[in-house]
Amino acid sequence: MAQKKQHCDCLSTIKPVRDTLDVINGKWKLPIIISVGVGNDRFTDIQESIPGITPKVLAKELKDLEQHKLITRIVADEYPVKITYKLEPYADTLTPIIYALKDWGENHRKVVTER
Amino acid sequence: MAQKKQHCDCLSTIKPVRDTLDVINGKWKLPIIISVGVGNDRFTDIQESIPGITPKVLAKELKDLEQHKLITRIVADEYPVKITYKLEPYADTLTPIIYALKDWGENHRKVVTER
DNA sequence: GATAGTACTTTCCTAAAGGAAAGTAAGATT
DNA sequence: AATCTTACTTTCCTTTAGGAAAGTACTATC
Repeated sequence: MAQKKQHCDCLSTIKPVRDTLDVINGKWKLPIIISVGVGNDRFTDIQESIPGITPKVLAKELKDLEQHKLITRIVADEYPVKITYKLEPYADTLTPIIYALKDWGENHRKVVTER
Repeated sequence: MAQKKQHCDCLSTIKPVRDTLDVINGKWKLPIIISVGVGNDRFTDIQESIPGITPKVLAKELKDLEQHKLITRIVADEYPVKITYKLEPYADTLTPIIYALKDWGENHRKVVTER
């Protein structure tokens, strides 16, 4: 019988990780969720709280996040019409991810400056 | 005094999160770390363990991960020359992130199929 | 009537990511 | 001598992400 070394299976981890990445992928989605979560609910406030984001990108990402049921766009029927963004409760399930990324980033900065 | 509503500050969270994303961004880096972490140490094994990855992309991502000191490329001075990839101990610090992403992805799959 | 603020959209462009297919260099095997 | 295996590289191409700048529609305020 020919010796045939096989690769180790890791699909049970890779698949769900990829599913998550498909949702929160990119440079801006998590920063937007963080900003809205902390209380920024107006377009301009969100924009100003995230350095470097342009209105075009923000508008596009907000639409993506709406489609994934992570954020709601609320149009208040007042004068003047007021548009606010809120996190869906489902977005709170991202908290462990956000903290894991935050902690790692803080530590990584130390590691890199000491290298 | 004019009423000037200001956006809420969330840079202390956004900045480290972005630092982390700069390192592990993209579709392939975490899957590669997972695969190598589980024992796949040869190029071909890693490639076969990650569905859809092409050799070009794998080669490029492995170089990126080497630069970030997350993976080492080891050339064994044997005949035939054998090249293996190993996780650096530093890559273990990514474990909480990987589990957070895995857990969320598993739950999200349930949520989406029930919707 | 002019200016300012809010929440975007539009246009145009560049860079990076990703993929398909084939090629290659070196040694090993038949 | 021919084929196989390993670890890639090369070429070519498409898609996606991202950014700069200006514009717009509406309302409010001076």
